[in-house]
Amino acid sequence: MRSILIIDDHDEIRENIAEILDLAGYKTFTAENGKKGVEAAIKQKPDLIVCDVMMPELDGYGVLHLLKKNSLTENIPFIFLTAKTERSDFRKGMGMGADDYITKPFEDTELLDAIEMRLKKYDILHSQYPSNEKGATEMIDDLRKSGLFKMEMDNYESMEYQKKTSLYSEGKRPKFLFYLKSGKVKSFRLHQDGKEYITNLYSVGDFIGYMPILENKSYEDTAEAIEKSEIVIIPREEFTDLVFNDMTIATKFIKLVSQNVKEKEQRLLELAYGSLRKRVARALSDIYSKFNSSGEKSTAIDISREDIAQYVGTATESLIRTLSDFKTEKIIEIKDGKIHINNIEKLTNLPY
Amino acid sequence: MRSILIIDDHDEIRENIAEILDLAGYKTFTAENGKKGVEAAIKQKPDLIVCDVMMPELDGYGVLHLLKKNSLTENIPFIFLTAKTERSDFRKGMGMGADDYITKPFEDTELLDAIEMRLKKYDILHSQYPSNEKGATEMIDDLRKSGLFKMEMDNYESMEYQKKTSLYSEGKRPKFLFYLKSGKVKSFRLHQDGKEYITNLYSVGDFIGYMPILENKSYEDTAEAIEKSEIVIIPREEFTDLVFNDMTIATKFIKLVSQNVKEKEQRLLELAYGSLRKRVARALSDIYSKFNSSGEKSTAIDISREDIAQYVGTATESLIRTLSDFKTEKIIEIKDGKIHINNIEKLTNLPY
DNA sequence: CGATAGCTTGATTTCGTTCAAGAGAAGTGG
DNA sequence: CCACTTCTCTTGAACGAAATCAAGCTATCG
Repeated sequence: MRSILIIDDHDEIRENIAEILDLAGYKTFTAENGKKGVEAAIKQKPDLIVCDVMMPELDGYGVLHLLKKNSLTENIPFIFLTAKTERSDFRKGMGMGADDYITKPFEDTELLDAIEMRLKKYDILHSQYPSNEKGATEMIDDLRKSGLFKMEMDNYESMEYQKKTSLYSEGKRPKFLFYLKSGKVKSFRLHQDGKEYITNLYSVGDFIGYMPILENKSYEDTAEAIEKSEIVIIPREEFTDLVFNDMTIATKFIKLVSQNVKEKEQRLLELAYGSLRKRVARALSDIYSKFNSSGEKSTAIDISREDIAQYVGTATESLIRTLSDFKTEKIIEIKDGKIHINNIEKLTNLPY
Repeated sequence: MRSILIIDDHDEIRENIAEILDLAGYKTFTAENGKKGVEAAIKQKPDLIVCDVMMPELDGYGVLHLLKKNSLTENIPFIFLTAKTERSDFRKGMGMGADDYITKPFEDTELLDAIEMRLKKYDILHSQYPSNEKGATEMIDDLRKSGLFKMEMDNYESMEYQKKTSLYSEGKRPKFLFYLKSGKVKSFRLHQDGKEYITNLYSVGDFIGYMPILENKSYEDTAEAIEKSEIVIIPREEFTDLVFNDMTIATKFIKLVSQNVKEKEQRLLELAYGSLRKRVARALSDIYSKFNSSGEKSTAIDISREDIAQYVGTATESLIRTLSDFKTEKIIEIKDGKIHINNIEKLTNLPY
């Protein structure tokens, strides 16, 4: 059961709101002034706070300010109640991190709708997403399912991409966001002499190509199907409208992209000083976790040696030699050319 | 002279606003309905648009929607005028990308202030910042100077860091944003065997350590002064308050961090397949442009061979050998141990 | 003035690339 | 369906680039 804290100095209004929310199935706490409100928020850690702006002593802004300072309460959705909507008031409140503004007098449904929407959004945005490429994908996916994201996959064209056909290529301007319904896709950068370095691998459920859309720049890499894939094509505006109009989502994206920087820095470190053995080992576990995420029966890695080599950043022959070594060391097995991992721990904790 | 487009169906109000703005020194265009307003916006490309919400036929939302679709007009600051401030109205407007909301009746100064603020912000946020680390820095710096950024350097402690003292280290939680007043700083990641890989170099005027603050994660790298430096320490909240409360700034950061990903991917590509010669050449020009940005007389690169090597991702001896090669090829010169670049083009366009 | 850290060159070794070639596997077309 | 090409995978041998080890040199600092 969700709990809601109501802060208002008018007894009548406070009790009235509490009653409405009780009826709606929420657990309610009340506080009759700002100071007590802050204390209650810290103590009870409610799922949402409704707070009046105009209060003696510590007003609504003060309450919001204090709550945002405290890491325990900074993320609790916060809805302001205000009598007359003065423009500067509301802007101040939103600027300080309030999530919504409700003008008195208000309809019950108006309040309930606002609360429900905020709670829903909070759930989506505060569930932890893993730090890899999947993170963005899962988040967008959740948003989409929730209905907050207007994108409806079914409204868009779904295309079949044959193996080795490209979704987009370097230098082109991004017009679409891609959603991978089935298959596998790689994105890579080209070196002068024609060698490819694979920067990202995508599997079912991944969104592809959101970075250059966010940046509003041309593609600097090329994406290509590595097996027959079904891909949904979404106009870029649908995506940018969402990200650039909602602070919580934008915030989430800042974090996701920052994590991407870290991941790339880590890869740089390993490429600079790590032995080929280690890099191959890491690549195998990376690829494995990317492509066999959910509990699929098969433990096989099903992409070409060349692609693995290009993900590691080495020659195909060198990769194969390392694979042979791993095979004789019983860390992996090869059946029908497909790689099966026997011992993940051994793979990730190679002594040299 | 800045031009402003006023869209309102009430002749009196429209003319009145135009008059005020004319007096304030703006060039004004007017349109008496939404359709004409959109046409005028595309044709005149004003610096800002003031638009009434309630209009027959095409209302304010429609105008905003159309303008956001068009790449010519999508970035023009947009201020809504509205009679009664209905909560849902305003939220809808802000959600669609309006920059401000003004409630009728309003004071002249209120309108003028809002316009001035938006134009100022627009200037800062739409000037192009280079894609490297400097980009973030310059932006924050501009914001700070403008007064939109509350941070005032003078209010904060300024500390002296001796050579080789660290600002922060891996695993710690970020509490501050650092601003480099003088000196040079490097940030690096540690490899198992103790080798360092330098991920970023910072010089005068750079902000350091904003990424983990944005992410709200611990540091995964270590920052250390490479010469005596003066550094201003800014509490993290000052920074997060700014970024997470203003969509335009948040947007800017998404772009900046995305660019960082690209930069790192590029470095990965080179590290994977580029020859040592090329990597050293690029490192030299990178370091040169980072540390000798403004028209300083000296063309010398003044950091240790070891640090350069760690930026390239190679052994110090190997770096030095490559430097010797460049020296005999007359691409660089070495005086008193300091490296001087003779020929930047030759350095960046090495045949092999 | 000695000591220590940073810079440079030489010799040796190691790891990974490249070239070469064969064995399978998988398309392709008559 | 079979002979054909073509692509992928694999192993061998030779080569080469960069790391490592070693040692001398130079500048800097107490």
